[in-house]
Amino acid sequence: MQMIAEEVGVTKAAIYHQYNTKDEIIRAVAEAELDRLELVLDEAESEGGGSATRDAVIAGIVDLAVDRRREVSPLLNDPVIGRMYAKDSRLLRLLDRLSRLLMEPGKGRESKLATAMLTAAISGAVMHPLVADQDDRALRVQLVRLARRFLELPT
Amino acid sequence: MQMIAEEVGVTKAAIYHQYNTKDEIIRAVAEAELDRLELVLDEAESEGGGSATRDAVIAGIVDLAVDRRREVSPLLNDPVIGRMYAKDSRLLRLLDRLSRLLMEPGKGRESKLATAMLTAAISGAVMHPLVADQDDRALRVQLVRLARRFLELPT
DNA sequence: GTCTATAGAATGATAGAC
DNA sequence: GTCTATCATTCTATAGAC
Repeated sequence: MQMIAEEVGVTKAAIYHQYNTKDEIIRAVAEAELDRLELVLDEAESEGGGSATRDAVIAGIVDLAVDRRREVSPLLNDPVIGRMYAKDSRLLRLLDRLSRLLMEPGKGRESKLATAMLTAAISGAVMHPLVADQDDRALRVQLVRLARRFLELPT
Repeated sequence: MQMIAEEVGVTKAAIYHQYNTKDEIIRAVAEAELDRLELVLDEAESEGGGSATRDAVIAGIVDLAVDRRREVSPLLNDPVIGRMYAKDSRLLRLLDRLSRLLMEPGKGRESKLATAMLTAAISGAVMHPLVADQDDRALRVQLVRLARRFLELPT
């Protein structure tokens, strides 16, 4: 709370005028990120299905991850947030939708793990020590290429 | 510290008799995990190179991740630990070695990102909400399969 | 809507007895 | 090697003035 207040340039009490608890702030941040993910899925779906939709999903989540390069990992991997959202129905629904847009229909149990691996790969790679020296643009291009390879799509 | 003490079944003061600071404990835990990773790389290298070595690396890091299913993510993604180890020479050396054992020699800049994605994919997938319902054994088998697919290796 | 001041609990860490 | 007791600091959160 102290760090947030200093970042905003006010005191903690001012922050507590806008949000009742610390958890409420965490939730608001997380929901805003889920909004962005939902927007990516919406726009991809409006491509009309097939390979255009899948391409849009891949490009969209790579953009999202690179854009939030410094923030994804804490957000996705913080144990407190993790417990808060482990069974969150909105998150699970979005991930399920993501999985269906990315994967061939029919192979159910394998596609869930593949989606988990791909999203973990993208979100984890962007702030990986091995990649710290690469700029955003190069990272985006390479991530899309390797993501497509993982999904066995033509490049 | 309170949680550690309770887990161990002693008071905080007893813990502070074994370790001087909280950071020292974090380092000890992290180093123990790096020891395990180093052991995997050592054993893989003793396979004599080539595909046997690469197979051993893949199996080894998958085993490690599944075995530490509940702990990997906090360990790899905690911002405090991250800052502590972002430029740690031992970690970077181990990751570099891992990268060389996994990837075809020759394509340098791409192989680093691929290693980053693969390690992130494995460590992130094991505690991904989409995978929470899978047991350790099934998860191991599938992870090895998809990891090999990502590396474009025969199954 | 922001501040000062403060309550009440928890934190990392230490002193000293057994 | 573990305990009780404690210190100084920080934490989340609230009360009340402006």
